[in-house]
Amino acid sequence: MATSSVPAPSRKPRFDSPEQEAFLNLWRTYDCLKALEEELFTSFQLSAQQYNALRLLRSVYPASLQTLALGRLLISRSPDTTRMLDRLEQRQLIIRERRSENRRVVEIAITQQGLKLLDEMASDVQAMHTRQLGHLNRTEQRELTALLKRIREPHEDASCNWLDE
Amino acid sequence: MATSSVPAPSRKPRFDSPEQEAFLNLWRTYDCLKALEEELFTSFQLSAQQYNALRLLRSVYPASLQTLALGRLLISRSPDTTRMLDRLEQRQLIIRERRSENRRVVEIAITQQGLKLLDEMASDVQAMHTRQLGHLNRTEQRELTALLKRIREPHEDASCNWLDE
DNA sequence: GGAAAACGGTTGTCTTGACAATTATCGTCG
DNA sequence: CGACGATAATTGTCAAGACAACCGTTTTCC
Repeated sequence: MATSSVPAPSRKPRFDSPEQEAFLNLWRTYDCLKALEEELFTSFQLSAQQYNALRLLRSVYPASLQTLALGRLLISRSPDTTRMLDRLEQRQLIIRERRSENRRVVEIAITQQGLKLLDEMASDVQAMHTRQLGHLNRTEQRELTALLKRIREPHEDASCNWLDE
Repeated sequence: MATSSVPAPSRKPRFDSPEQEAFLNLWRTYDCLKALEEELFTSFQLSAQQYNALRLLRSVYPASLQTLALGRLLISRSPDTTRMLDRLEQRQLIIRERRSENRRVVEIAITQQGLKLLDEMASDVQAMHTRQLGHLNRTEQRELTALLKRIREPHEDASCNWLDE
């Protein structure tokens, strides 16, 4: 297509800035690892978000979390917590209960069936994470986690307030 | 809530493994930075993928790319390249031309209007990337990029073959 | 006590992404 | 040549995400 009269093709500018390169690498890497994750989770007919919700609910079991509180704890902010929980409730992996003392709030708890599912998935999940990142040694893993936390630092107070527990 | 008769609440197991912690941190960080990106791109009525397509098309301008080739170059694999390009074509940011020697393939090229849009966005995009990652010094940025590439290494040959140009 | 604001969650709607099936064209080989 | 498979792209369909408007409930405060 390039003829001699048109401006010379701009060969391989690759990235506009080192920050862009870093970000696109981050995006690409996340996407890459996410593929492995989704492969596993869809075999259990769960989304990554749903698995995470169950994981969080297990961590407070036998207590419960309110809908919005759970939504805030999820890795990826999702404005659609309600419908995601609908699907989990249909499969009886969670139960919802409207509080009597404050009829606005709905408490979410994981069920025995939900805990059982997590147990069944446990070894596969661990194997998947090992495939994702097992080739990094402990030092590199710590380095990575530290860098990622440092990246989020100036953004945390915005919409990125993640309590990693 | 937790009473004394039920099994003790499993307090803060946080993560099941260091690999999971690293991955969830990666996910969270990506999500965090993506929010900044989307804020900017939606103000130009583009998705991040669309911007990336335009960026890639500019890098080969005035030559063109075939639909599937472009799809493979995109950061996030998208099975829906056609319809994404439909929207760009409607806004006359790209043109599509069916090859005469092989009427199966469709060549995609960025238009003057597309180039103009990228120019108009350039400084804002740079500012956004600086907000995202500008607080890392050059060493940390290189360290990050290296780590990310190392993470993708064993996966590249799978579905993650990304030519970063 | 009662209007108004704030809160917690749900629902509607529209746009994306995911996956499969289809169309159109080309290469190949009997 | 003509059937067959491979290739390139498009279309159909359905489930998820984004955003906003909308109840029902509680708090506030005059």
